[in-house]
Amino acid sequence: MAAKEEKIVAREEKYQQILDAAIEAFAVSGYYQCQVSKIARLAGVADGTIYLYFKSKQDILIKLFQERMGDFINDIRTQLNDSQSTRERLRAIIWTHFSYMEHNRSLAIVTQVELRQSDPDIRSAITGPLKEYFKLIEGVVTTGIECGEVAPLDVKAARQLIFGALDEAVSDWVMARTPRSLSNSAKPMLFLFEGALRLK
Amino acid sequence: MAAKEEKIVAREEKYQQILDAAIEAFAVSGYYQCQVSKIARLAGVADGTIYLYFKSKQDILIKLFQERMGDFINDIRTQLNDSQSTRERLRAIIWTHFSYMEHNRSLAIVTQVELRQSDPDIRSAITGPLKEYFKLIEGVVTTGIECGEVAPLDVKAARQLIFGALDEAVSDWVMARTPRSLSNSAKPMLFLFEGALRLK
Amino acid sequence: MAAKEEKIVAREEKYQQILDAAIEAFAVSGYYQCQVSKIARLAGVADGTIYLYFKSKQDILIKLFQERMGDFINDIRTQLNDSQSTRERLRAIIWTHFSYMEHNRSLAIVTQVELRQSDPDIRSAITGPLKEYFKLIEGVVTTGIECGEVAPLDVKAARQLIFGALDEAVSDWVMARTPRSLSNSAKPMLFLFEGALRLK
Amino acid sequence: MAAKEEKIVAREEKYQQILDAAIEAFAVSGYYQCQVSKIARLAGVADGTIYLYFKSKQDILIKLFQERMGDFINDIRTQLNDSQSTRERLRAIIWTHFSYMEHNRSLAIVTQVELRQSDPDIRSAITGPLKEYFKLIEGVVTTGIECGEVAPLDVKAARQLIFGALDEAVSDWVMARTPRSLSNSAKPMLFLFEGALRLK
DNA sequence: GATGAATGAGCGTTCATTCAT
DNA sequence: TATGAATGAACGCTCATTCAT
Repeated sequence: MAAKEEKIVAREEKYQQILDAAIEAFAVSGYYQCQVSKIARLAGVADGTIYLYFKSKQDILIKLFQERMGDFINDIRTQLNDSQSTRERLRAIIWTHFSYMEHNRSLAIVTQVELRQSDPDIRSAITGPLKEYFKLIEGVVTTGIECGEVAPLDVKAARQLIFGALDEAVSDWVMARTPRSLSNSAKPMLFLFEGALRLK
Repeated sequence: MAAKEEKIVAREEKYQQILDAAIEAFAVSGYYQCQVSKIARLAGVADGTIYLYFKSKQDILIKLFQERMGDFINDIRTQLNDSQSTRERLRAIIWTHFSYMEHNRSLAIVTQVELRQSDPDIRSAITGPLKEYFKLIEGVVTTGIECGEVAPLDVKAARQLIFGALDEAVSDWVMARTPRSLSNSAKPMLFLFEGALRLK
Repeated sequence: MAAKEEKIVAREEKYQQILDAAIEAFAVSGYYQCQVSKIARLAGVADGTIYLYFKSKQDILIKLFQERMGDFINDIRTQLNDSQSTRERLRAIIWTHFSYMEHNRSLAIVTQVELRQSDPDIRSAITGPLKEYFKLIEGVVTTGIECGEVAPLDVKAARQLIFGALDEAVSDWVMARTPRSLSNSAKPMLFLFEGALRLK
Repeated sequence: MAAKEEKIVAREEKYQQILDAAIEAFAVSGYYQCQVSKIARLAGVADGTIYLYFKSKQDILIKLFQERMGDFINDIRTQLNDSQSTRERLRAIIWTHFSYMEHNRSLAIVTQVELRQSDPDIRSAITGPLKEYFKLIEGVVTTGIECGEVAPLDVKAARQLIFGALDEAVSDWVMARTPRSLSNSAKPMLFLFEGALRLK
């Protein structure tokens, strides 16, 4: 029994190991340019081993988004639950978004580059976690309006502004040769958001 | 001489024809999924002909950004020159951005999907026109601060917010199955920008 | 116009060239063991060229049977039309079967080896021409019975006997290291068929 | 000692178990299309276990022919020994051939499909048992001629006719979606053989 | 200049076989 | 002996690019 449990643990470990390797590889070359054999080499396994854990190359990308974006969104959700005011919630979103990406630079790169895939199968797999994030942001704005902390305004536009700004900041940081810390951008970003939402 | 000129015009026409075909093709399948032969078919030329006008498939993508983004930025610049206040300038940016993309949906799709390529050659070619746009936006903010119309704030963050929000709105519109008009988003977006910049 | 016609001729030529190469290659290694690149090498074309003429490796095998078995059956049919008695018809079948296979040894090998494929797609493609051949043989027997030249007997069994015997003779000849002429077997085979059918 | 014997019995049992599984698996998918893991699953053992009993996948096919064709030929031989006349011997061959294949449909399928492999190693392994069967048939014919029961004729051709006809009948039966009983074909086949050999 | 048939490098995936447990 | 996870060679097929016409 203990042995079986160990095996499952070992399996999970190798699964994550391949996923990590895939993130690195995709970050460097992009999804289409990256060969499966490169992921395998990075993960320290044989090419064939990949297919014991994933259905296909595409499946790796999809699982990658589902798992890691899922983690990210859970982080955000946890932080939001601990926040009492709209200002605190905005700060939580900005801060978690930036620090998560900062600590997962390769994932951030993959996110920036592959988030907008034209391939329908990939897109629909990505859409799920992303929409959840959108809902969280829109929830913060809506709640803010209901509490009177936020001026009545177009919630969808506000969400586009918040996510777009954060995403663009990450994009800038990712593309920069010698990136300064992302976290430094948190304060000025919060200042802008407060203004945009007319936060009281 | 007239004959030669005609030839050059004909050449330019076919060049644009291929570029248009490429935009459509890339919009449908994405850069990597789209075969050169598909572009050729759409353009009504033979596969080989493409290579009389472009060095490579990658070159098509690069030229596409340089040419069409160039047009786009010129549009913006023209509109900005006719604007007297920061509010008008913001409105000009929003409106031109949205209406340009709305009238060039396929280009918008390509922009959203392929703008963030990991391939270094492509990236650096894209970066050029994009940076110019960034400078225009930052110029508007800086001027606004100097005139006292805009509160003193982090200009880079403001640019990230403005471009990111516009980009995200276009992204939403592009990905939507049955997109409502982008232009409708202009007003609420302006309202948010005004607040973010504490526009007087 | 003449140029276009030439092109079609050239295309047809290369098509047959690849088919011939495939027959040789399949005969040597068998369908599954034979790589597409081997066919290409034998045909003197690049691997990719194969796919300008055939949908897939499987398509080559299918087309091979349809074309060459089609030729074979047409040969048989022509010979049968020129025959006046059941004895002459039997002789025509035996002689044409043997001489065709003798002159197309590699095709004969492929026929022996791949005729009985388990793959359903391949099987159904093969079944067509083969069933036609069966019908021809059964027609000869039935006509013979109707004319009173052949004793009343189970037509299907007779066809199994005739085709089976011919096929087995070819099989023997194909597998033999130093095969004697197949045609030499024609006369004793005819003698056996005459007895089996109680030919008058 | 008893324990050791039991082990050997157990070993033999598992060996046959794998062989039976291989027959089923090969019959369904054909040799090349069938994965070793499928045989293992059918046999209820692990993939690796197969290699404790067989050198390779090819070895399974070879052993399969040697063992099961050996059984088959022993059956024939026994039946022939109990027969007194050529007619009885022919009947014994037909009946044993048909009933053996009818009771071992999967083996029959494998025989029909894989009997004629182009791979030299496989071929030479198959040739052994097959040649023995050929000799038995030729022995019956030769004896018949010597007894004056059979007309003087080409013994090899007669063997090709007899084996070819039986093989083709089995082939027809095997390929049929809803096969009628093979045994029903025995009588008409005997009638044809009697005529072919001018049996008195 | 224009064509499109031909090229062949490149890659995702499979599966027979091995070997540490 | 038995396992089954891991291996990696092998191969069918694609498609950007070339070049003879």
